[in-house]
Amino acid sequence: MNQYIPILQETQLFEGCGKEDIEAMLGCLQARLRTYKKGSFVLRQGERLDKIMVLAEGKLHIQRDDHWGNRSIINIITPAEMFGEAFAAPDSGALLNDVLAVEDSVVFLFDLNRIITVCSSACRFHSMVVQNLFFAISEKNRKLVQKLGYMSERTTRGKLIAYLSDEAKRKNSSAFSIPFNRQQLADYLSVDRSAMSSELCRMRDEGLLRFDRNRFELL
Amino acid sequence: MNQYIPILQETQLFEGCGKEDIEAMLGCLQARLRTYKKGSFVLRQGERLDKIMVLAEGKLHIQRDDHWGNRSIINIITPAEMFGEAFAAPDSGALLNDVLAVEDSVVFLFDLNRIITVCSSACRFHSMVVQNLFFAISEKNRKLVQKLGYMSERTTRGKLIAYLSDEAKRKNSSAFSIPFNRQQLADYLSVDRSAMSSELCRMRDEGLLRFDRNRFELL
DNA sequence: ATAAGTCGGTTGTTTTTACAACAGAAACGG
DNA sequence: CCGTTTCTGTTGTAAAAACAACCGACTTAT
Repeated sequence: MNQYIPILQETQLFEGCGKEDIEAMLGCLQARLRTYKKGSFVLRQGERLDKIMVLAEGKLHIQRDDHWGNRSIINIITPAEMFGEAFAAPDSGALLNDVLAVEDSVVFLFDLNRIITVCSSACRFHSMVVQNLFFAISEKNRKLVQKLGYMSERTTRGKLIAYLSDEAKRKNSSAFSIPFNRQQLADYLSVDRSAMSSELCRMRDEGLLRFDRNRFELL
Repeated sequence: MNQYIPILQETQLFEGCGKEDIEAMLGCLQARLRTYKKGSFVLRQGERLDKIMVLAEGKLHIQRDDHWGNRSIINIITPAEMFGEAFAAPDSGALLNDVLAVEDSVVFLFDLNRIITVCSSACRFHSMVVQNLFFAISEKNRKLVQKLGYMSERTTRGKLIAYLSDEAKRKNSSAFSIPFNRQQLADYLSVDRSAMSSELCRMRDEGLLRFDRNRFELL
């Protein structure tokens, strides 16, 4: 287990903790390690979960099958990423997606109750882990709310305006760069790239904004 | 402040706590009470926050203005609802939305650090509040992820299939009721009601599903 | 230097959606 | 029971988006 401590140091959950502290906490948090062969399921739709999971090695797909069997990939998990944290709470209900190992993989399991029930002062960093967990899920929450705000606009233009307005607010300037190229932005907003590209140019022609590559200016 | 303890009992944050326990914790959590006149802002876009807020009385609108001044209402807060929790973490950045009191309102403010830094065993229920906070934000997270899953489908049919498939999974049956009427479902999925209605009927005619009012069966 | 690949913009066609307007069925209140 | 309101489905039209295909500018590797 100790061989993966450097990986754990890179996770949000153990941010700010030293190697020795993590090593000490592993026992206190009742960490478990599981290995999965390529092609096997880490979690199945319908299961219940009370663990927070961290990928130590390998690669996972979070994927969903609809009622008629059509599959789509929701997310790709790479080492040091945490998953399952939103479903570990007691009344979370059953999982709605599968988690599949697409490479031979190794996963850490942390018991949620062990984490949020702070133990005696034996491990100094335990309360930091609680905070890290809260911050991580809170950050995820913010990102989800923002994206949902953009996606709930009906038109491509509406989505672009919502997204670009937020970026301008975040950067506190009407001129700013975005971390996406066109295809990535289109994927993020769930629209067609070429349609989005046309819409951007139409907005430019109407004098709403200027842009060059990934640099934008709202007018 | 004590007059609002019954309201706090109804909140997710203090679920499972008795009146006396809440009263005891108010001091330990450094709770503050603020009043806002109708029409005044509780929070402004661009501000930073380190408090978790609970509406004790009145009504709030969470609203956004885009770069060109178009306003839209994101959410309506009613008494006993918590808000701001996702932005209270240290590196959350500035708020992107305004929170406006649309009635004379009273708001509880709880210092986040006071909550997640568990104090001495003086208040027995403090750790329960930490857990409640985690469960609340984790539940919100699940709901957001699910909705985002539906909304990221490009077509109305795709959104319906994603939503209805999840409901069937949750109810563990291909026949189930949904908690929405047509207009509410359309609003939830961010599509036009009549277009959605037509699409549902088309899917029915293709033999994908059956429905009657808010009762559905996937085939 | 050239060939291959990436990126962003453009165009035309087809599909899908929004919108508006209406009609029948069900629910409700007096 | 009747009139009113709410809910749902239907239709036609206009608007918007998806899709596919292509182009030129630029980058990168050999």
